[in-house]
Amino acid sequence: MPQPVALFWFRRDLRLDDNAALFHALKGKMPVLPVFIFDTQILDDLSDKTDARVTFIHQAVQQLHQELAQLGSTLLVRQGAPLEVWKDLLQEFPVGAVYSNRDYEPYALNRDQSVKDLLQNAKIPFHQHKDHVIFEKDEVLKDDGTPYTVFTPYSRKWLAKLQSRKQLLPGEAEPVSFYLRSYPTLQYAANFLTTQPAPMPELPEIGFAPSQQSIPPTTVARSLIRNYAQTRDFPGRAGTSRLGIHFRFGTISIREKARHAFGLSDTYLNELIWRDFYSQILAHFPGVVGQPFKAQYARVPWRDAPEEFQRWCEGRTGYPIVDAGMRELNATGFMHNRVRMITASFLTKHLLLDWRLGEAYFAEKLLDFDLASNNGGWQWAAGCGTDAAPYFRIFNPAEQTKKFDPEHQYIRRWVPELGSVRYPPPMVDHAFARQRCLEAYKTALG
DNA sequence: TGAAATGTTGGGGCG
DNA sequence: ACGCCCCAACATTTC
Repeated sequence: MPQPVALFWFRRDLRLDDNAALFHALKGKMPVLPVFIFDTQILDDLSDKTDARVTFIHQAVQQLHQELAQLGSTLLVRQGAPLEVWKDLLQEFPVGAVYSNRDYEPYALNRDQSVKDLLQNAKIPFHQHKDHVIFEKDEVLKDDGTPYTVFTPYSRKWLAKLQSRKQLLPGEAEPVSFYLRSYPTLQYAANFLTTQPAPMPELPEIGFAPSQQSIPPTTVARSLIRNYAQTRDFPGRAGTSRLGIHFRFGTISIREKARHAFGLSDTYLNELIWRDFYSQILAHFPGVVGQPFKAQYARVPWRDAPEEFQRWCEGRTGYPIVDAGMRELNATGFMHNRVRMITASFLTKHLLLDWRLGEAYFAEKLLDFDLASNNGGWQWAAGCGTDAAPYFRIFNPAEQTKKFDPEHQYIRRWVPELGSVRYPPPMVDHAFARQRCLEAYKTALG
C-alpha cells in the first residue's frame, strides 16, 4: 500500500504564504501535493479568449509552479470539469485527505458539494478552511442570531469582534493571526511531497491568448493607506490601492492587508469590511443574484432601449464623467470606485435601464470582478439592495464632477475630444431624466 | 457614499 | 435713520 498523500486544492487563493488551508494541510501527517484545475465549465463560457483575468490566473499558477519546484515539490495542473478531474485524481493517487479554502459563491458551493460527496463515498476527509474573508457569514450576527442587512451596525459588530480578539495583531489568538505568523516555515515546507515537477500548460493549451492589459502591483505605499480618506474619492489621482484583483484570486492575503490598514486608516479598513459585508449578504441571501434584495423593486419598469445601453457601454452618453468611467473600464479593466457609483446611477436612474445589465457588463470587464461586491454595489446604486441609496438619491453628473474632478484631470485623460465637435451632446436632459426616474420609482413602489 | 426645492437670516443698496 | 427689497449664504425639507 503506497503512503497516502494529502491533496491541497488551489482555487482563488493563489499564494503559498498565509494560506489557511495550505497551512493546515502541511501541519498534518501526510505529505502534501498541491493541485490546480483550470475549470473548463468556467473558461468555456468566457467569450473573450484574451480575457486578462485568465492570463493573470495562468501567470499566478505558473509562479506557484516555480516556487513549489524550488521547494523540491510540484504543482499538479489539470484541466476539465472539477468533479471529473477529481475522479481521475482519486484513481491516480493514494489520496488520504483533501484540503481547500472555502468559497462562498453559488457556483463554488455547488462544485464543492459535489466533490465533497465524491470524497465522502471514498471515505476521504475534505477539510475546508476560512481564508477569503476576515469573518464568515455566521461570525458577525445580530444579537438575535439573524444576519445584518445594514452596513453600519454590521461594521460596528465586526470591529468589536476584531478588537476584542485582536485577531490581526501578530502573536495574538487564533484563528486569524495564527496563519500570519505560522507559515511559511522551512519545517512546514518540508512536508510538501518531494517529486519531479509536473508539466505546466501554456496559455494556448487552455484555449486562451495572452492579454496585454497591465496588472497593478501587490504592494501599496503606506502613505496611500494613510491618506486614503483624503484622496480615494478623486479619480484623477492615484488614491486607491487597486488591490481588488489580488483579493479576488488570493495573490495577497486579506488578513495581511487588514492588519496593514488596522490603526492606519479606518476608511481603508472600512472598505475591507464592506467586502465581508457583501460576502455574507450573498451567502445568506443567494437570491440577490438575479433578483432585487428588496422585492418591491422588481416592479420598477425598466426601459427596453438596447441602443441606449450600447451608448452607455461605449462611453458615448454625452456626460463626460460617465463616458470617462466607461472608457477607463473598456481600456484597462478597471474603473475608479467613485466613478463606478456615478456610471451605475446614470444607467439605472437617468436611463432607467435594468441594474442587471450594468452588473453583467461590469462582470465581463472588471479584472477585479467579485460576484458579491459587484452585485451589492449595483443593487446599492439602483436602490433595491441592502442598505441601499434611496431611490430618490440621484447623482447629478455635473455636481459629482465639480466635487470629485474639479480640474477635469480624469475627464481629460479619457475624453480628450471634450469641447470639440466630435463629442456628442447629452443623450438625455438631466432634469427630464431625474423627473422621469422619480415618477417611475414612485409609481412602482407606491 | 445626493441633489433640488424651499425656508431663514442678515448685510447692503436705495429711496 | 428707517423701511423695503434683493439676494447670497446657509439651513431644512423633500424627493
